[in-house]
Amino acid sequence: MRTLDEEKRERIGNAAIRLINTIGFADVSMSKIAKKAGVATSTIYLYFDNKQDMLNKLYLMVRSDFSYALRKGYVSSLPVEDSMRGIYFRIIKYFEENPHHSSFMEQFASSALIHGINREEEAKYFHFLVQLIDRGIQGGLLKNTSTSTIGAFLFYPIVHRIHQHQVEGLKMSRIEKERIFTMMWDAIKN
Amino acid sequence: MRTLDEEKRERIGNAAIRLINTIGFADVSMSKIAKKAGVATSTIYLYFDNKQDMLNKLYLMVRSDFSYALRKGYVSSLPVEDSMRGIYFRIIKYFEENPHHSSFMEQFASSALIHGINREEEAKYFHFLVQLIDRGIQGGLLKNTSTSTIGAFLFYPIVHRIHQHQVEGLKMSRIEKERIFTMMWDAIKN
Amino acid sequence: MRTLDEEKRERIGNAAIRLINTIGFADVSMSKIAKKAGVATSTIYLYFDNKQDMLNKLYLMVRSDFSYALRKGYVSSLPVEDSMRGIYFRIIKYFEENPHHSSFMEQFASSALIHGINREEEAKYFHFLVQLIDRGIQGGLLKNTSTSTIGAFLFYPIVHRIHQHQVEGLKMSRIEKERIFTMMWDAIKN
Amino acid sequence: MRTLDEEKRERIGNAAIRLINTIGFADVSMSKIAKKAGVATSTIYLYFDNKQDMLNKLYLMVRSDFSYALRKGYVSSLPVEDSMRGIYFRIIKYFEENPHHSSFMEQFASSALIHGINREEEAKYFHFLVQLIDRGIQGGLLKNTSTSTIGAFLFYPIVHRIHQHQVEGLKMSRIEKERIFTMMWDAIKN
DNA sequence: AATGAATGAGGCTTCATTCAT
DNA sequence: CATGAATGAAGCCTCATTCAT
Repeated sequence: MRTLDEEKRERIGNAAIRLINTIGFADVSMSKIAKKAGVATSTIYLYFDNKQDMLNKLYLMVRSDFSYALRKGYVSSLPVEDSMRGIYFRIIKYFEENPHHSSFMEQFASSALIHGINREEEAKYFHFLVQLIDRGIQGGLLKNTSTSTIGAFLFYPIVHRIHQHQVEGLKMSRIEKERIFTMMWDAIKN
Repeated sequence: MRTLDEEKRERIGNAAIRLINTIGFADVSMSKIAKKAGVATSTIYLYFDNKQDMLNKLYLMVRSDFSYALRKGYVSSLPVEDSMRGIYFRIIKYFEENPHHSSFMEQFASSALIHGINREEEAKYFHFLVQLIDRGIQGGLLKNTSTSTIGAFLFYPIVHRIHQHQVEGLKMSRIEKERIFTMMWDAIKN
Repeated sequence: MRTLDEEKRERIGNAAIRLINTIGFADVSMSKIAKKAGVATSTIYLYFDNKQDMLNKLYLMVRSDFSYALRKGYVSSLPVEDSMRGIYFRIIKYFEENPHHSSFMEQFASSALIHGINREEEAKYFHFLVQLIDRGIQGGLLKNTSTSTIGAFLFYPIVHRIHQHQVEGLKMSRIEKERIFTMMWDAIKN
Repeated sequence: MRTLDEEKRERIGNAAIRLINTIGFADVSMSKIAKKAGVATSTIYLYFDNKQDMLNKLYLMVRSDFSYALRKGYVSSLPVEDSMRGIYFRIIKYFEENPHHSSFMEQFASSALIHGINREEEAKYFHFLVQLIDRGIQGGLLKNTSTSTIGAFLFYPIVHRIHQHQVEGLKMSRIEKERIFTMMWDAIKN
């Protein structure tokens, strides 16, 4: 019973995420999600309180999934640069392997829907990264600026470029990935 | 008869943009826009063909406005670094002065709505920037990578940080702006 | 001035009639009529009180036009059969020359719009025909039944067949016209 | 869950047909139909795809019902005249018992709405009649003309007269029915 | 006389959610 | 647990008509 439950919840969630990326937030309806998930519309309400609740939960699920993927293999004893490098390439890996999730995160984050999302719970997921960056700044390895700013350079340029490639149906070469890492590192290193 | 009123068209457009930023794309309706603009719903249809047409036109308007603001004062004879610096600070200025526009652009770009937007027309707006970056690469001043990648470092980190500040109701200090410029420059310079 | 007026009124009327036949009563709007007639929507209201008034007037206009065409050349001194024959072929001629009018009459008559039409005024148009039929009955030439019944045989079969031909884009042969006249005459003659 | 209710589908259909006869095609709206049927407007969409689909289905339903009523009791071994007589009186019976259906058929057929109706499927309903008429022509009993022409005399005069009576709130006498049958028969017989 | 902008009402349809099975 | 029928609210858009020029 338990298994069946969770499998169905996931099917609904995946249907929702895929639909949002395909036709956009504004055009996604509960009935379309239900049809794509192969369940009755009202069944969704057994797993989620309502539409807003569902979207919020999906977002947090994806965020958690994403942060888990970044943290995987992270060893706090490694040198900062090696750790940053690992995270950087895990970002790429995740976005390449989960294009739907990445696009969903982007749409959700930039939509006005994040209202009501528990931002503190969100922050928790990336706490390990905050600590790593702080260690780098404290050790004089990274420029002395806010964590957020370092994070902005770590994330946004590469994420944007991957997204561009995906939209155009291209794959990013290993060389370009390395080149962007170098640029990012030049930006944040002292 | 009365003549079609450009002031009214603008009022409708502004109402739409503000609403989108306030309540999000998905929840904006023509009637809400009309109410905020102080016109009848049907009046909107005298100025725009339909909702999609309206959003597209608004997006292109804002993009054009934005690119115009960036280009303003740009002199192609100046050294590349000075020009980049000028553009960088005009980005900040624009986003600080037009928070609604910036947020609208972001939401629109990341939503599934860009379908049907003439991407080539869009590219035209930023042609001067592409040329500037190419000049920098050709002259050996900038790293030898794609224009898009350079652009990604020029735009995204700072835009994201400004957005963060705006959401939190803070103003970014001159020092941080300079610091982020340095980081950006470290990233792209050879 | 007078001329210009009437010419425009007719342009509007023709546009309306054609549109109704093309897209049907339910989908005809004042603005579509105006566009087809090449005038402003509000201009229609200078010539007609409102939509209903316009349709009624058009109907009566067409009816009058039709009855005039049937009466044309009618000489009360001629034998009944010759007169009937003349009318029968003028019906055909009119419907062939004015397919839009015929279709409009049919749609209008069978729609619920005839409510409010002055049926007595309508009857007036066809008074000469009533008299002719009565004469035929009185003289023992025609079967002793109601005028309406005689009229029904005179009109409906041939009109329906012409309509069928028009829908299928065909022309009715002289032979078939004669054959149907014979059938009609067999039906009504004593 | 509750199962889709055929009784309700019929209630909606009847409400639509009655309304069309009362206020006309052009003025019938889904909300008026819903109100008359005692359901929510949106409920109609559980039973029909959209308005056009509904009207088409109603038309085909009525046509089928009508043709079934005419065919009922038809025995192909009977003499042609007897069969024609039977059909003629079943036409009258049907139109007297189902005044709404008859008026609906007429309005629908003459409106521009028949677009999209499968005319071949429609023809199928009346195939037995075509065969009967052909038999009469072949046997030399009926005049040698097209089936459509024979059909036009069989249907239109009597249908029109019944309609006239209904509009005026009168009943047609047995004598007049017989008289019109005689006229019809005189028209088509050899 | 003629125009086209403006509008409130209403059109068709879909939505999120609840109900009854 | 799961379903799909049912609904009132709301969506986008068009309409007939009037207003201001």
